[in-house]
Amino acid sequence: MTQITTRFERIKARPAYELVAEAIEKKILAGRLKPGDPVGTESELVRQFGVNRSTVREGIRLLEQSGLVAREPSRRLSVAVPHYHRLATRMTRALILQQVTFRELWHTSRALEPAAVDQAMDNATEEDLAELAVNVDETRKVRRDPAAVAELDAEFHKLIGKATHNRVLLLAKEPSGMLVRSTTALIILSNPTGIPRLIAAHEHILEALQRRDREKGRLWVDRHLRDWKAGFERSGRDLDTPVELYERTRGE
Amino acid sequence: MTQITTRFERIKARPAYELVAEAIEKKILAGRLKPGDPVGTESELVRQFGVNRSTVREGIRLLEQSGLVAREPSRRLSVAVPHYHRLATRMTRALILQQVTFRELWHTSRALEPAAVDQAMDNATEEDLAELAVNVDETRKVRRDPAAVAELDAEFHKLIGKATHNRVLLLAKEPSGMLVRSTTALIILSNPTGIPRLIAAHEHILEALQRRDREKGRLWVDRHLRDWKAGFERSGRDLDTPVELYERTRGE
DNA sequence: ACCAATTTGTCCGTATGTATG
DNA sequence: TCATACATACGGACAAATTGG
Repeated sequence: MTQITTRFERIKARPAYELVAEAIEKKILAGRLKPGDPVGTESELVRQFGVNRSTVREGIRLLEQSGLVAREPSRRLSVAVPHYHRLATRMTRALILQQVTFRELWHTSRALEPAAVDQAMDNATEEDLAELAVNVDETRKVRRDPAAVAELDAEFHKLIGKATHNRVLLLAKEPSGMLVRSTTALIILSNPTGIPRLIAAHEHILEALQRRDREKGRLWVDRHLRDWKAGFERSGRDLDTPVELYERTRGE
Repeated sequence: MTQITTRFERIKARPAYELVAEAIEKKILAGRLKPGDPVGTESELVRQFGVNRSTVREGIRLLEQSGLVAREPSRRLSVAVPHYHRLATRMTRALILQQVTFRELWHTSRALEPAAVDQAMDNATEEDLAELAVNVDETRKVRRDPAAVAELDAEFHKLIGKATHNRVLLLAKEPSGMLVRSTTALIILSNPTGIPRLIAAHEHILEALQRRDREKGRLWVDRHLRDWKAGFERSGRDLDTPVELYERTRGE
């Protein structure tokens, strides 16, 4: 009996709000709506799609989340270029939920960080270097404040990423970067004695970039990463336990 | 006058539907709602948040898109683990919209692919190797069909990623992997003479993995990547033009 | 296999605050 | 300043699907 019914494919009646979202998305990806273009008012979309206002709104929410459309200050809806950070946040959450281990994070950083410094060797502008110099300076100043150091360390690595001027690499690095940030904070807070070595490494990496000294850069990124792993192990954690998310405690 | 008013921070009145989404999201990320758990019915959420059902529904759409919650076959809403592919698709779209260049993609692959093979050296199981062997075999069989080869090449690299058993690396690789797939398809279709070299490289990489021969693996990934770049250049394209999305023509 | 309750998807109308001209 | 347009939010309604007796 059931065998006969299975001769037909399951009919997937998709909700109207999904279809609305998909229709708009396709128009954007096909290039018929470019970043900055207005998507139209809700009432217009209601007329065009022939569905209710609520349905249109639900469809818009789907797109809004992926960053494909965004609200202008005027609240009008326009096509946007999805920003990395938003996407990376989603990915990082996925990784946390999957309970990825420090070991996985370690091996990935081992590939990405040296690659980033290497790319920055070629592409870093004077402005990039200046920003890094400011960051290193700041870090030196707050060296007694572990939380601040952790914060600035994360920024340092983010600036390196920016200095690569490679958007693909930047996006690949971002999710693991957010986990690295969490982990580094935990390491530094549980044992601040590694801070001088961290600062020294940043200094040397910056110097290497300034002199376009590829060898030196590679060497110090290597040391920096090894210190990071050693710090993690010294904090008594196991390499194969899931990485935790260190949330900065802020208001709200 | 305006100076006085600026003594207060801008009050950011966030829409209710965003707050709904955030509240649920936080509960999930805090671990108080685990994957598989029911989120509750819309009416329940209406009662708990004290907002209208439309508002709740809009909030749900936000979460739904990010993959944090999903509808079961019964249409009930439950907590889900965001799947890579979904997220990677979003990211890839972002990269396309940003018009990233082949050069950026190239330098990123240059870091990620060798790292993946290296990790696979340590972590590939017999099953992983068997899957790769099947893939290489298939590729040999369809060597006269460029489109099929491109398809199987993409699968080969995906299998390598799987064999690393490193979820962080896997996620980092995925977005660029999708762009690589597009580009490879274009290269192969415009000039199929490179196919034998591609197959040979796959064979050698597989062999290296089987023998856990790290050196050989590195060597052949290197050659494979260089061939890829050479193929791109030979196709007459410029390294600094934006990567195009090669859409497989399918129904709908 | 049938029925009653629940739930989702969709629609309608309306009120309110805000941005724009 | 005023009027208009728009996004946000609310209340109520109904059909179809699903669940649980």
